[in-house]
Amino acid sequence: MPDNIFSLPKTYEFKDTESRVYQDWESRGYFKPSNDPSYPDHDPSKKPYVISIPPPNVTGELHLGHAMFVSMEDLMIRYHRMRGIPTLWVPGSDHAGIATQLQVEKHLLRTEEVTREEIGREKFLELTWAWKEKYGDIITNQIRRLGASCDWERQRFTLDNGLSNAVREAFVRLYEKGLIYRGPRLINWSPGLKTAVSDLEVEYSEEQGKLYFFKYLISGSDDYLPVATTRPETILGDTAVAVHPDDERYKAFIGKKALVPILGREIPVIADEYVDMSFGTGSLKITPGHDPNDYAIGEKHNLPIISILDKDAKVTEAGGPYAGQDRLEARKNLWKDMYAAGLVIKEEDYLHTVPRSQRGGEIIEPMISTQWFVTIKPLAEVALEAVKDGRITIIPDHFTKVYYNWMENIEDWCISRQLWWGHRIPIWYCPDGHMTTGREDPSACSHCGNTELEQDPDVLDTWFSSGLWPFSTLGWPENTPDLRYFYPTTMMETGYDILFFWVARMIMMGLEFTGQVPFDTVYLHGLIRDEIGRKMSKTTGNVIDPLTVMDEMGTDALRFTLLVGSTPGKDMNLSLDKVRANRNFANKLWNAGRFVISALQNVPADATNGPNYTTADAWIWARQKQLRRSVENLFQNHQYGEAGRQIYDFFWSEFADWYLEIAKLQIAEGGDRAFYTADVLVSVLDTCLRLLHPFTPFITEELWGRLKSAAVAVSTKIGLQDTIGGNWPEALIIAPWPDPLPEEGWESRAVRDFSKLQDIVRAIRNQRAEKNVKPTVRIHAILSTGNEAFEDLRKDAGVIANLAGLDENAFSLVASLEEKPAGHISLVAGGVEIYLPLADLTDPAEEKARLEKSLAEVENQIARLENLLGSAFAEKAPVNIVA
RNA sequence: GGGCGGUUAGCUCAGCUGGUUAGAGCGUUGCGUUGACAUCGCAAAGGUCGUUGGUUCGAGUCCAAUACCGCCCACCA
Repeated sequence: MPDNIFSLPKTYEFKDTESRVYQDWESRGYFKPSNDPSYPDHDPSKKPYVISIPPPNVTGELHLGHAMFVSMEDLMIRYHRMRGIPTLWVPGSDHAGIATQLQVEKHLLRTEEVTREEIGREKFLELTWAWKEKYGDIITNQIRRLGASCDWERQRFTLDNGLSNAVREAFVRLYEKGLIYRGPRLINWSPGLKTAVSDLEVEYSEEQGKLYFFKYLISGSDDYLPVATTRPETILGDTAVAVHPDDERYKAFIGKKALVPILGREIPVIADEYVDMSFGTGSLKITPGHDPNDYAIGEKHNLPIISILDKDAKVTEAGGPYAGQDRLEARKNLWKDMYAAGLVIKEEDYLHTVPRSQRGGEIIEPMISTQWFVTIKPLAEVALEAVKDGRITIIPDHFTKVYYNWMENIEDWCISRQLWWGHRIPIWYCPDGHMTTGREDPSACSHCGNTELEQDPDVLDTWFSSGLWPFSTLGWPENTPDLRYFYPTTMMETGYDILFFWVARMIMMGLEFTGQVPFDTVYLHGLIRDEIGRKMSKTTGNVIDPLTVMDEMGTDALRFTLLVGSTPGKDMNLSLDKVRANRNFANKLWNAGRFVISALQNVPADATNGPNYTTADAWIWARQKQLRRSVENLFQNHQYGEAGRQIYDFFWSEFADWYLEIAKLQIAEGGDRAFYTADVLVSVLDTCLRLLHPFTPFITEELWGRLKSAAVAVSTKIGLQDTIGGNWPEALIIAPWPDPLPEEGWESRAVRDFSKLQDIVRAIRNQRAEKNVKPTVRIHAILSTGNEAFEDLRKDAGVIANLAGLDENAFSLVASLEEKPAGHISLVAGGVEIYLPLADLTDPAEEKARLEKSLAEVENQIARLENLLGSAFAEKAPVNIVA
């Protein structure tokens, strides 16, 4: 058969379709905002819907986390676009300091066997930019494949000129305001990466270690304080031993001097309530240089700080004989020497938490280092308020508490990183140690005028620039038309795992620099795990590659799975079975569409008489209306998954399973019946495609285009009911959204009538199956309807007969029956008595059981009704429920 | 230590402001391919909704307690 307008290919070729459809959308400019502020006809009063993409790592490769947020945000964008709202989705990528630098370093080492130190900063940055140019498009092209309808002409990169300018402005403003300071503090040092990292970049893992007990000798006596530690090497940096002031055992030692093992340094025994008398030995060694708690105690007691580890985590000169040894090596050697010196008491197995780098996995070393910090409390207070007073809504709600908790206990943010790839800190030092900053690079020291300036070698934390993302991408600090119109943005959709890293910082920085919240809603999705709930990781080997999934089953199937399988804030386990099921759904869509389109060639272009609808027509129309109301309600509440599920169910188990089957009969009747049936078919299919478009954009666009062509070829009067606006739009992506229609009185009646019909058909099918009547065999039946329902059911007798496999010639429908026909089994369904001539095939015992079961059901129902009448139910329950 | 989430069919999970008989996918059983679809259809089996108590005419849904699993934050040597 030729591939004409009424004949679709048997299978949906998603690969060809996806790239063709995407290119078409993009080239026609559908991704651009409909009310662009740079155009003369711009209407500033139309409120836009704006999302800034969570910028992926520029050298990254697509994983399911990307697939998740792209699907979700694209759904939101497409929905609003179809509602006629000017939408903007700003794409871009992040330079991702550490991640990218590591990747390039690894590459250099592998290919040219050089380190970054060997080639120098300038050359290294040059190579990294080249790397970015080469690989930077990979991720954005992969995001395109997912169907992302973002405005690519507004694509940004955190290191591009505009955004670098924004970073400079932000830094200078904070500095001038006194909210940025530099100083030696105890920070988290990553010896492998050789940079400081923020508190958030440290993860704690519970590990089996040892607790080492040893003697702290008291100077000038034979007494000692027993002390326990998990890290003996830090003994080298001890500057005090602390006991609880009320501890009777050790009171006498307070104020005396203790001797650091091996080194023999004298350090004071101090009293501090921080010490827990009941834990360990009850006395605590204090290493302010390498432990956050000890640092705090050290500050309080004015203790000196000794750094015993350098940037490679090797022991410094302060470690005497152990200088130059690695931290673990020193631990072993020191302990051995202490053992020899008789200072060891014992070792015990001990489960403790070890700080590890989120990136490299190596042990993080707390140490004293001079770094840049943001005084965060003033920013946090404002950001806290914005959520508390409802200017920002977090979905799901329970993350609001998590946000509060973090904001209320926030610590200053270490923003300097000892890396090269990133925004270099805009501070210059003169030989006298003065610091100069500025929006332009200074030529002389602002304090002494010295022109010998040297810029701080460090760069800013990647999240410093991402924190500006919602407004820097729109042109800030310039007051651009985009910034004026699109800012504040509407929706921040991202994973809950970066609530603190990113979302919280955008809120703080947005409020600080623009005086406005950067977005009004935060929607947090969950993480994607494998099908048994494990985190996906390369080492476990359970990673599902979205690209492979798309290749095998299509983008729509993957999107639908991610969107419908997820609930806000909850992790989802992804299994390929689910994707497969949704690929089957796409197939179902295609075939149903194929049927509707091919059916169109057999219908007249117009009706000769006014509208005349069947029970099935009224039913599917009513259900379609109900669906639209429900979907709208769910969308308003951000329950996209449930909305998708309902559309899926409606399409498959109502439209395809029932209406399509009946439509075949109605079209075969020809004439007006065929015309009106086609009208309903096309209208309902059209509605479904529109509702599904945000979920599965490709197949719906493709099918809709074909449906439109076929419908238009037949008649201008088919398929243009209600909202749809009177004529076919140019493309589905910009077609009007099926708005909810007000409920009308006839709807519930139509649904009830049809479900009666379904009950009857199901009951007969059930008996046929039980009695093993071949599907092709048409059987006789008598339906006794009662007077009331008789006329209604008579209209649908043909439908019942066809769907239930009854012989139309030997099938009788009567209002009442004098006596029960012999040799028939009887059923009751949909308020109708049904007699089927299947008694011969019936085992009496089975039949008895069946009847008893149905009797029990009837009794149950009577009991319920009686209960209803007698109880307070009728009095207290609302009328619509009672009815 | 503080906080949060989960516990529903064999498996993986939905179930919104409490409302008739608790759903889906996969799996299982039986039957079935002359034009929408075997990536399918028809029929079916399968659940004391973790446990206990409470509120209510009515609880998977709300409240309290409890058990188990998971996550986040803090980080007592």
